[in-house]
Amino acid sequence: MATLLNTKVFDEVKQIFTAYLEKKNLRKTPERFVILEEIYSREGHFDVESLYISMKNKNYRVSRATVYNSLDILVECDLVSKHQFGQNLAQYEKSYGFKQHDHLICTDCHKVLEFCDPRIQNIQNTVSDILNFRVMHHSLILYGQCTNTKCENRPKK
Amino acid sequence: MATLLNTKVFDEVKQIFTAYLEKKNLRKTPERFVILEEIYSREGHFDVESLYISMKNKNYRVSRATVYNSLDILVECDLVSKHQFGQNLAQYEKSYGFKQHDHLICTDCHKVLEFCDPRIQNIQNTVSDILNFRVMHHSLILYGQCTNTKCENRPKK
DNA sequence: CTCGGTGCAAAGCTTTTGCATCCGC
DNA sequence: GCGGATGCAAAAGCTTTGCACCGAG
Repeated sequence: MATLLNTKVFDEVKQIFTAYLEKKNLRKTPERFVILEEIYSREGHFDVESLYISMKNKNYRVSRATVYNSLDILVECDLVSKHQFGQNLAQYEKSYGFKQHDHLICTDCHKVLEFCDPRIQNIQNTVSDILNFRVMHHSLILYGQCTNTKCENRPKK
Repeated sequence: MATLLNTKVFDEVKQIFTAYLEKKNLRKTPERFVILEEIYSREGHFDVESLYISMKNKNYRVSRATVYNSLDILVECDLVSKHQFGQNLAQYEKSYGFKQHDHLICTDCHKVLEFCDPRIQNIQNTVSDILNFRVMHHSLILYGQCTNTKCENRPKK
């Protein structure tokens, strides 16, 4: 069931990517599709290095440069989203077929949670109107502390 | 008038900083106060390098390491806020006595505008309640395109 | 007098770039 | 075959670290 859904999602994603590459006159190289596949088989956030390493472990012959290049394109066509969660390490995430969401980061244990709130859309609309902007997307990150038992390492430092 | 206000703000800021340093048993070094002063005499966003350079130009003897160190402390005690606007270059901004605001970035000309919307507070409250989090602060960035004449360099790349 | 803080330079890490080679079109 | 894309390694850019010295408490 989950596998079926994922396959369906992935087929759609491949089509979208193919169409985008054609529209932009970019080449449909095998590397680009392998990277797309690897990303959509992952759960949650990841950084460039871990993506690169896991492809190396599967004996794909890719370079970091190509991973960066492909990620840029995938972000451009909205199949992947890029986040800057504080530290200087970009985090990525597949974004097609998954509910849009924002992030909540625990400043103690650095865990990242997700949440959805439709009211952000209202804010975007208001700002678009008042400031004469065409808002395409947003990044909302809430920083705080877990108040439940999940967060063990509270007073670490 | 503006000068008076700034002096008043700066006096308060110095007191807060002093109290924080004492509370945390950190030393009240001249470097830390000079850096605080330089930050509060600036308008808008800045990065570490430009802060460092302008202090060098004033013939202060500071090192980048000290600038980074002091900024960390100032962020901790909420006198300065740190932003990661996409690129891997942290941007800072004084934050005491100025209205809290969020940012709007033009993806074409990379201009950064500011806006306020009280509804973000509601979202923070809801998330705090539902997810059992104590939200301390947030970062909301809207990405889009100017639709007015201000943005000249639209189809640059 | 102690030991936290500083300046300086080197090291670390992520990302970008240069170049020869490869291969999609 | 042309020119974009790749792999590799070197370079670049921001930030952190190591160490000897300085100076706040």
